[in-house]
Amino acid sequence: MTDAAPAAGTRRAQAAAQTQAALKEAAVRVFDRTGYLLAKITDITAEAGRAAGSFYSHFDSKDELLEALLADVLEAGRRRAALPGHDPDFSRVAAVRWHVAGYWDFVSRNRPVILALYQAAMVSEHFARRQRELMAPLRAEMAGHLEYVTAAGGRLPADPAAVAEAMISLMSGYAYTWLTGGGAGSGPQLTADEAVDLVSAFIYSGIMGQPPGDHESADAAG
Amino acid sequence: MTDAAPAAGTRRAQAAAQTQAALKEAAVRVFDRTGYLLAKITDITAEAGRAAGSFYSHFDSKDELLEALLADVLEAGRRRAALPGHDPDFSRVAAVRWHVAGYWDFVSRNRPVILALYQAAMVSEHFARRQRELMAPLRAEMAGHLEYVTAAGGRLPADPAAVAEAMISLMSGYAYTWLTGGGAGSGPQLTADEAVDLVSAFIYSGIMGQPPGDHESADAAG
DNA sequence: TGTACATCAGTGAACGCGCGTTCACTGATGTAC
DNA sequence: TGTACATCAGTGAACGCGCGTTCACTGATGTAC
Repeated sequence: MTDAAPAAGTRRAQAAAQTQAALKEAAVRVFDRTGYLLAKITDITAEAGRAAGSFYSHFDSKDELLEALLADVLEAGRRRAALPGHDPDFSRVAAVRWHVAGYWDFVSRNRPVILALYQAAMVSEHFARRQRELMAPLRAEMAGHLEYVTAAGGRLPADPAAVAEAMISLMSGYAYTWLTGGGAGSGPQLTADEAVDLVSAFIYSGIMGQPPGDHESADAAG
Repeated sequence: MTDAAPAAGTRRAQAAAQTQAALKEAAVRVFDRTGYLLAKITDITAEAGRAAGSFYSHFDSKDELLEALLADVLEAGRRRAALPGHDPDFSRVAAVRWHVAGYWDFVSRNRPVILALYQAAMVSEHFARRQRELMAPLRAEMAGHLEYVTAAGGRLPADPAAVAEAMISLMSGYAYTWLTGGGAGSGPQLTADEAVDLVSAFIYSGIMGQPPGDHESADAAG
């Protein structure tokens, strides 16, 4: 590579990489504590134990930093998602639950960045788009899996695209409530597993018109 | 009333009230256009056709203004809610739909203030609490109505409080997506009625384990 | 291996922009007599 | 009804705080010979 920068691997380059990593990690901690919108550049540099000016050797702005964190998070997410062949048959609860659990795992694991993105999206059209792009693959995948539902005799409450969007909104909406803990005045905090169960049950019943594990024996109510 | 202010009803008092109303209305328009967090005080006074300093004769801060708008919105909401004796039997789709529709009507009617509150809640613990307080009565009411579900033989996917919170999160999450239009890259925009139908179907199936209008004839899937 | 010079990561004080907030002022409205 | 004074809603220029951003500087690291 004919790189303009000094040969990568030099102590200088190492030091720079280290500082950049320190700034990112500090930012995650500050975002987690203060929220993205209220976080000051100097909060981040202070948390990283660096001088204020140092920030601009690595990022053009707070937004660029968030962009970098997003890239990391997506990269990690892509690596995990590439693992197992999964069950696309949404007429089975387990298949639905697997997808919900995957999403839940992703947002739990990356809580501060996900919440930062929520905040940024409120204020910036760019990040609103980014947020949509983030969910687009999952939405498309789930919309596709809904074919199995109609094939199995289930009746969707609306067309697949709209249902997929509703499913995503449900997950996201509840995930946000769950991630932020709700504070006092909200219901009891569920565990991740319970939350995933609950969301899966809602979604599954919503799309199948059947409660989980009740494929044949249903006709209880009057 | 022994009021310290000049006798209410004087031209002065009228003028002041008029200006205050103009500022509120301008704020709603500005919030709708710019969002709450990015709205500047001078944006609001300019939109209202007043001088910047005028703002502080009526409100201590942007937050106080939002508080006032919230009070108006809640007052109007309370007047509407007081109207009809309603059906609390959540084992009936219509009863669920009635509640969802009421919520949908409320947020549609007060879109700019509701979205402003969403934004403010991201940044201020005070407004986060306010937002929860706003939903608390509905959550409690819905949690109560869930008794009819178990009484009718329906099986809730979790305890009533948790289910009620999930229902609220679902509604709020999807309402937010719907209110903000989603922009390009989201699914087709549904009408309010379609959205209410969709949400009601999800919720109803989720709590009853039965699709709407399918109380007896269910056992389709395999 | 050693010397002289260049480069660059990191520093932190200082700058300056944006915007909330103040305040002396104006003219109209209200009050006292 | 009329006059003199007080009050107050509204004005808009000016102030000042907070914070993002810059930049001259330092000392360590890299390079050339």
